[in-house]
Amino acid sequence: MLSERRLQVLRAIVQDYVGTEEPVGSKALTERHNLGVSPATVRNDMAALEDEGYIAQPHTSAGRIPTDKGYRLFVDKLAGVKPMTAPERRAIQNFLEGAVDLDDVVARTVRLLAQLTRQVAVVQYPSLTRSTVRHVELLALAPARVMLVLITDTGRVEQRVVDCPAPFGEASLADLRARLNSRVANRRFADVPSLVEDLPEAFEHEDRGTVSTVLSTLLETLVEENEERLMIGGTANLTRFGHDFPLTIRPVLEALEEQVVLLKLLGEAKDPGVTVRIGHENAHEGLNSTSVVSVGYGSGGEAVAKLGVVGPTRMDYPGTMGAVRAVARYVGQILAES
Amino acid sequence: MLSERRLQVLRAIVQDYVGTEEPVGSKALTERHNLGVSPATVRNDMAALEDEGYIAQPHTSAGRIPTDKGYRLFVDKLAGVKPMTAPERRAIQNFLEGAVDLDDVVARTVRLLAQLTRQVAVVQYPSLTRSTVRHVELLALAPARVMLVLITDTGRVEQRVVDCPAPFGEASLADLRARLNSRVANRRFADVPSLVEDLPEAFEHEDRGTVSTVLSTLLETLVEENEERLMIGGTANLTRFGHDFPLTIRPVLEALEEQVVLLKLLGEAKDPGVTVRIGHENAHEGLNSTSVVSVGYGSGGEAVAKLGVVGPTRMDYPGTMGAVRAVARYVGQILAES
DNA sequence: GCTGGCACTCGCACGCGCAGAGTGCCAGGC
DNA sequence: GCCTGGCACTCTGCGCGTGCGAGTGCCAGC
Repeated sequence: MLSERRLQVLRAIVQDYVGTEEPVGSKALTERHNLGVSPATVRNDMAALEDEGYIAQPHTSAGRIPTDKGYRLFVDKLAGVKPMTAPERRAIQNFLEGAVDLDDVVARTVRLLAQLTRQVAVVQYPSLTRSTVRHVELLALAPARVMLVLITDTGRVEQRVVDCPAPFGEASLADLRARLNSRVANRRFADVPSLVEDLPEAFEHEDRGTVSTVLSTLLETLVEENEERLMIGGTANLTRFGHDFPLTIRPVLEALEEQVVLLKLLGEAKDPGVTVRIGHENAHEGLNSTSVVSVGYGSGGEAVAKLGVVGPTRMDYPGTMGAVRAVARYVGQILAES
Repeated sequence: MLSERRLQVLRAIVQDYVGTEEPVGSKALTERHNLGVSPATVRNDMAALEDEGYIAQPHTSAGRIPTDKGYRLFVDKLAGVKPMTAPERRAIQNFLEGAVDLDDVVARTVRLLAQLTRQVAVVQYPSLTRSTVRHVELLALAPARVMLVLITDTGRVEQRVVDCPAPFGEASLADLRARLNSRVANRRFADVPSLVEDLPEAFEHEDRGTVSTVLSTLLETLVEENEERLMIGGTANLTRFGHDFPLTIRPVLEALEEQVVLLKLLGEAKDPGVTVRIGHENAHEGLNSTSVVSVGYGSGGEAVAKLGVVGPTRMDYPGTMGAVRAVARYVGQILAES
């Protein structure tokens, strides 16, 4: 077990290293933080911290830098989340309130996160899974061709064209539309399947095939759209990454283009609060020298999607976590209002 | 006027420089291209080319590199467009044919372009301006709240919520829906305004305000959506840019995040064929060391949107132009089929 | 107008030495 | 027992000078 002072030393190392981007030595530490002990003592502590794997030195006779394990301890035990100041919060709110539609909300959120954290921001579109159905619309495109439009409470619209097994009259269509909406409007996606199960039975025999087809398309749409979209921004911030550019930045850019990778990345965060994955904790190898700070957000109390930022492991964790949390909170509010 | 041989020398310089990424000297030139003259002669030609501003030397006693003006001459006079080989064309076609919807077409196009050219690809979504209306749907969300859904022939869906000045009955809504669709279905966006102009007159006085409001929202949607969306990809290719990373890459990444800038960039290209903008020819200053190769594409004969790539001025112009042209052609085909 | 030759100019890579920062360890003190 | 000051040691980074080689410009000759 590490003594209180050694934890303080680790905290100081992380803070200084994040600030200066340079390995930090014992002397500098005692000067910048009044630890109340001499450099020599700090050196002993550092040696212990190094033995435990919390810090490392790039070369002999250089200062120490935190390891992934060191950052982990820092995040878990040594640092809180730095809350946004009141003016910052107001600015966030104002900026997000100007949004005109869902795309705009997401776009603004990305910009905001990127600016606040000066890192790469990733925002997932609100998921359909936990949302509710606002309205289902059916349009006859042709006698045996129906367009299905699904509108969700988060303002998302999905449409599908359905080829029917048999011609379907305008009256039947209106009937189906009415019945469908009375059953599923304002219900959760997850509940829809059981709610419409017996619907075909209410129709004439000749229409049942079509009704079933339409329903199964609807259910497909509900599920398929878990294949989420997302938006990223602030990639220019990658240029502040480090000195050893090409090698560091390239795999990150590649990873960012793989939507699948990103979705997995965000999806992995299961915590209700802000989740931090540091360096090698990220499964994707291109992101081994980055940390991901993510959190769920949602219109009600529940999370419907995730958002977060990707930055160097050497990042300001308290500040980043604060920004991410605040943005998520306000996006949730905006979504709830609209 | 430059002699034939001097043009050849310029061409050789461009080709070698693109290949090696290093300033090219007179001796190397005579060895790699059989120009039939001695290095000394080439030196004289190079001096002349430099006087004219086609090439420059980074430092005294280094080889020459082409200037923007040199590339311009090369593109205009000295190089053709290198056509794709048959297998390449087949691969393009196959890859694009797998797309399931519009988003997928655009996404695949971006990937393809990025891979083929090994540069950053930018693809604009097919514009609404030249598209036609497939269907307009109106849904009552509340007594005085209507959702307007616009479906286009390119498979795009746009929706808007309209707050009505007065409650609007279900019957009136159905009436409006029917009248609207009979007038605008399968018509071009550009024609819509004049087609619906007198629609309010067909309604009861109390409903006219609402009808007008709905119509003006529709018209807004048609216009506003010229504020196009676009997709970019292959940013990881920026890492192959040059040796002097941070400074080169950063403004480019920043420019790529400004959709407005990109749209302008693509929009500037008026030619029916492939357009090339080299270095400082780009209005946006962050792109002063890049070239943009773009072309319009469309489902019919007409261009409905643009696509292109952004890369270093030192790029393989003939190959890039060939790839861009080919991809545009096949995307057009795919859109026409669907 | 082309060519070979020649002197000249630089940039770059290499090697060297120095200064500075940082460490580990040890003996002494509270 | 823990902290401290001191000391010797080890590296890295930087500045400097040097030599090499590529490339040029110019000139005289064919």
